[in-house]
Amino acid sequence: MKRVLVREILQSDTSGFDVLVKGWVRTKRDSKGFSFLEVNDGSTIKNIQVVAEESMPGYDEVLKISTGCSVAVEGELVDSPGKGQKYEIKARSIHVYGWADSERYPLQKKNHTFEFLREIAHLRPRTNTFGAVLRVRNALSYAIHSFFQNKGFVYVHTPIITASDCEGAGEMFRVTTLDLKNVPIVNGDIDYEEDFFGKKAGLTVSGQLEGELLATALGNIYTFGPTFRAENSNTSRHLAEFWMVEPEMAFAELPDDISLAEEFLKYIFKYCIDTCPDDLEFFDMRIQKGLISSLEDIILSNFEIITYTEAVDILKKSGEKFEYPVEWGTDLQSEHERYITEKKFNKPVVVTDYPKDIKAFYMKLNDDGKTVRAMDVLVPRIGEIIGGSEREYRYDVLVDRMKNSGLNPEEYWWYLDIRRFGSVPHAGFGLGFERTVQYITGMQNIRDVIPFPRTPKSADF
RNA sequence: UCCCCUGUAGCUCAGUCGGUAGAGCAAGUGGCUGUUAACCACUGGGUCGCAAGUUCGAGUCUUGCCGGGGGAGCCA
Repeated sequence: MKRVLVREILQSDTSGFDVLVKGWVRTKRDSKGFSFLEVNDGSTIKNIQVVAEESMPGYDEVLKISTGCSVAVEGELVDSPGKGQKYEIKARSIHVYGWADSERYPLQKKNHTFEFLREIAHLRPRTNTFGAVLRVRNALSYAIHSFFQNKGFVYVHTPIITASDCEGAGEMFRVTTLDLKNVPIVNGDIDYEEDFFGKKAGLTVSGQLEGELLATALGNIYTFGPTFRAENSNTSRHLAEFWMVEPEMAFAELPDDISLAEEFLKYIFKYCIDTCPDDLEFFDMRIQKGLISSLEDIILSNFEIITYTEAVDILKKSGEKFEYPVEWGTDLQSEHERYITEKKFNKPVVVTDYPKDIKAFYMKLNDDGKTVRAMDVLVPRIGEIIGGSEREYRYDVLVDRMKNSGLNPEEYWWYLDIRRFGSVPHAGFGLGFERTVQYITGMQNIRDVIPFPRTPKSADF
C-alpha cells in the first residue's frame, strides 16, 4: 500500500478506507486491552491518533513502543468517537522501524525550555514548535522567491568567499589555507601572497556590492544566501551565520525602494498566513498571543514614512524618559526605535534620510550635504528588519565619500567602474531572513528559528 | 565586548541561620474498556558546572574559570 501523509489524511472529506502512515510516535497512552498512539510525520503540526487493540497481531510489541519510536501503521481510517480529533486509524498492523530507549531519549511528552532544546538541536525538529518553525521557514523562502520572480527580478548568486578587504558591513571571518602554526611572515606582516587566493580573503558580510554590479546589467536582481559576521554579538537577534535577502533595482530611487520593501513584506506575510494556518495558529496560541491579527494588521496597514530628522523631533517631544539622550547626528537607540514603531505609530515605520556620518559610504548624498538617502524599516517587537538605501551613483561624490570614510578607492576600482560607465540611479535593501522568521512566528530568540545556529562560542551540530 | 541574573535528579525547580539532598514531571513495575499533558499505586534515580580557599563541617560563604539567559553596543 502507498504511504499517505498525515496532512492529506486530515484534509480528507471522508473516512472508511485503508491507509498506511509512517512517522514518529509523539506519545502513547495505554489502557486495559488497547493503546492510543499519536503519530507525527512532519507534514503537519497535527498528529494522527492510532488505536491498537489487544487482539491485533504483535500487540505485545506495541506495548513496548514509546515516545520517539519510528513506525509504519496500516489500518482503516475511521471517525473518532473521542474528542479532540476528527479521524483516527484503527490499526491492523504496526511495524517499528527504530526503537527509542525511553530511559535515554531526551524528548519527553512535556514542555521543554528552548534553552534545553538548543542543546539537542539534532532532535528538536521533532518537537511541535520546531517543526512549525521549519515549515514556516520553508514557506517564507518560497514566498521570497515567488515575490521577486513574479516581478521579473533575476535571482543571482554573489560570492561567499570574497577578497574585498573592507566591505564595511562588519567583522569578517578569515578564509585561509595557511598553516596557522607556521604563518609566512614578510616584513613583520603575514604574507598573504602565499595564501590560497594570493591575498587576504574572508566570508562575505553582504552581497550588495556585487549585487549592484549585476543590477546595472540585468535591471532588477535579488540575492538570497548565507551571510557571515564575526561580530561578538550576544543577543536574541544576532547570528554569526544567517541568511539575507538583498534586492537591487536599476533606475530606481529611494521611494521605489520603500515601495518595494512594503509590498514585499506584506506579500510574504500573507503567503505564510495562507499556506501555514495550522502552524501560525500554534504560534498564536502558545508563543505569541495575537500574532496572526498583528500580521493581518500589517498587511492592511500603510507603512508610516518619516525622516530621521522628524523621528528625532518626535522623540524629543515624546515626554518619554529614555536611557540614552536623543540628539540629531547620533544613531537611534533600540529604545528609540521601539518607541517609534510600537508606541507612537504601532505599525511598521520607515525612517529615511539619516545623517551621513552614521551610515555607509555607498548611500546617496542628499543636496543638503548632511544626510543620505537611507531607509530603515522598523517593526514592532524586533526593531530593524530591513536596511536599505539609494546608492551614490555619481563617481566624484562616491570617491569623496570613500576617502572621507577612510577607504582606498583603488581597492574598489570595479565598484567605481559602474559609476564610470553608464552609471544609473539604483537602490536596494537587505532583509534579515531569520529576523523575518522571528517576526512571523513570534519566536523570541533568533537561535530558535534556524536549525543549527552559529553564535560566539557555539557551532555544534 | 560591557552590565545584571543564573548553573542542584533525564527535564523544570525548591533547598531558611553553614550541619551532609527534596518536590513535580519524566522513566521502570503493577492496575484501569475510549484516552487527549490520561488517571491511580509503588520503585529506582545526585561528581549540587569546574578548580581553589575559609571552616570542625560548604549545595549554601569568598575568589577564579567555564556554560546558559536577559539587556546594551554592533547590525540584518
